[in-house]
Amino acid sequence: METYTIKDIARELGISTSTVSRALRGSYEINAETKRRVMECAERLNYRPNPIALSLKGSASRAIGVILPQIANYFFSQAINGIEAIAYNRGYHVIIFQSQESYEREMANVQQAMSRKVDGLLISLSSETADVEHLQEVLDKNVPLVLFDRVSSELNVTKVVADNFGGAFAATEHLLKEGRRRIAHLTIQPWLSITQERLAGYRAALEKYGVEFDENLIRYGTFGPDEVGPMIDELMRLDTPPDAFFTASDRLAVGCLQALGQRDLHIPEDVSLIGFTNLNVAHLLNPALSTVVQPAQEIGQVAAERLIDQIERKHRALPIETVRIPTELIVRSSTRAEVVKL
Amino acid sequence: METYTIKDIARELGISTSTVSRALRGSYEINAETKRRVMECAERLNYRPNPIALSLKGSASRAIGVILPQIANYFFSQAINGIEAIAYNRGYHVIIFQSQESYEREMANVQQAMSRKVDGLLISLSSETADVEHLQEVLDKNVPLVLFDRVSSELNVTKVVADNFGGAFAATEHLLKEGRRRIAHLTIQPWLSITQERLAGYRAALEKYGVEFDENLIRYGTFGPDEVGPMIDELMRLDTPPDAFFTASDRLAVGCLQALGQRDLHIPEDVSLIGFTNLNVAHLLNPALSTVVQPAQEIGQVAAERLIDQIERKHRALPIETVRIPTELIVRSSTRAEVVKL
DNA sequence: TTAATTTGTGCAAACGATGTCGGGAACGTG
DNA sequence: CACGTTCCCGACATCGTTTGCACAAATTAA
Repeated sequence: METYTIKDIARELGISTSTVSRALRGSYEINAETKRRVMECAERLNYRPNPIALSLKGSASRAIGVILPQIANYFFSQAINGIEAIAYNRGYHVIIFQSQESYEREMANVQQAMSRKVDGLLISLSSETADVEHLQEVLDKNVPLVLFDRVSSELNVTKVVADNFGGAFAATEHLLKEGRRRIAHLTIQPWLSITQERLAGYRAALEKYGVEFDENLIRYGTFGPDEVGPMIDELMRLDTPPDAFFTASDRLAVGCLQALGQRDLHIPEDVSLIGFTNLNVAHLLNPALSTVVQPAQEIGQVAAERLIDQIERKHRALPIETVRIPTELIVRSSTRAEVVKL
Repeated sequence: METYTIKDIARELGISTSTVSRALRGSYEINAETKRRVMECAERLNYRPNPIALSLKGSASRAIGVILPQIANYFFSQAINGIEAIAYNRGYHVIIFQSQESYEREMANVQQAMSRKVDGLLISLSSETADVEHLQEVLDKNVPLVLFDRVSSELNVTKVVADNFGGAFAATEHLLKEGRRRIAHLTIQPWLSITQERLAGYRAALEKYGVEFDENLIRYGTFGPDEVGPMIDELMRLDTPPDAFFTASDRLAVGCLQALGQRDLHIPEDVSLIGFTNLNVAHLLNPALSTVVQPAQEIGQVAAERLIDQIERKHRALPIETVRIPTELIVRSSTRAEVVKL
């Protein structure tokens, strides 16, 4: 299976490459018979246009770039799944870049993606990213851009996110209804949009139930495997220690589960635990983990759809909006204290 | 931050593009002073060579293609992590393609990767792939190729795999030592190399302990979420039903855990369960899941290293070999029957 | 002094495709 | 008959870079 070019077809048919090119893309100024012969020949040789040459010419590369912090993360890998499905259906290829939560690498990724002439860019910001000038430059070059999950309010672009506020509100409200009053919130870097939204949902729920907000119960960080335990110890030493934990990521929820177990704190008797994730085995953990489900795949799908819409209807500016995908509260035994056993 | 070309540098310095090109790549036939000026100018303009143009010329694209069945799979996403880390260090970019377990898509992916002029290809076969002619063509075009995890014996290339035989042997031996004699083996498509190797390890262990191999205890398939239950029912209806389950994938192990629970079969009292995976929360499941750990990240790293070695020392043929990464048996409560309680 | 070599540089082709011209043939119109 | 149209199609430049070859100037050898 050799790889043939437009020249081969031209030579075979004794016509010029321009004619072949035009025939292939069905230009009206080519004789129907010639067109037929070119098509037939292309078919026979299994001709495929060279995407590299196309990109060089500056036309569409039919590839979209995806830049995200980490592939090895359930949320992101699911999101990619959604992105890829849509892209494939609409004839695009996906080039994936990992920023590894590094601002430097994110910038390098953007550069790379641009020089590889992607038709559009889908980005979830690294946790180090505070400045978004590198993305503004993308916009200035008129390359469509859609942010998902980790977005920045400084960029006037389409964004696709989970309903972080609603999800956090529901989780907190659920804990409050179960009688918890000292709800610790373990979350990630404070400057990320998702962090702020979730915190806002948490506070709104507290307010609704007349529970005072206590700064001491909020912990930010990139908790490594060995950092969760000490942080819990610290919290439990408070004058009035927490009776529930609401975590903002799957990694954190699992870390808590483990750390609490090691400290002989029983869930949900001693403390409740609820995550914010869509970990696929949450229901099989011990105890089964209550959680707020983020529809990762759907977020990816919607983001990809919006991006491709923008790419294809480039002339007419599409409305810029923030799409908020609903989250769902799933209650399992980690927050279901039958009775307050004292 | 405009994007400058070699022409801009040439114009700026009043020299020809060829000179700039040669100066940039440090050709010996360029005056040192000219070189210096070119370098300085390139630095100042933040010049970056256009990878598209380079690829078109047929020279190195400094990109490697990775084709695998599914990104949203813990094993593969970890492997990508390893691949990306190595590639990044050695100055390569990674373009990821998903075959979605489809032979058609795998072929399309190979085509795409080739036409995007990747410098090398890293592949884990789709479960539908029986014929490997499309990969033979890659080799014929002299593009370096390394297979990992799901490999084919029909291809004479470097392969990187987990020690499937050893892992399966260890898992089976462990169950036998625990007194189990009717060990069901739930596995994936029979024609995959990993399936065969694991089955061989299983059989070898049985043989060592003088336990007869029973075809009825082996089940192959792409078990969807609703298929595991019925299959277990079927097994439990055998004259002598299984007293242990050894599954060949993480998805299967989790499926079993759930299905067994629903059927009120207790683990490990009624039946033992051991997986073959490196699911990161295996120890937090209920019960904690015994498992054979596959070092996914390491497999990815080694595969990427081998590939890049081949790309860079292309002239001298490197030895073709199969690298087998050791697996590790981890015993947890899902196989630890304190006593045979009757 | 003349010829040969070395050194540094530019010209032009090439990679694969597209798009802008412009031209030849066939036809219609005045 | 001369001219304007229309219909098809080919020559050529272009995208950014590399590379073989030519060529001038400077240096060395004879």
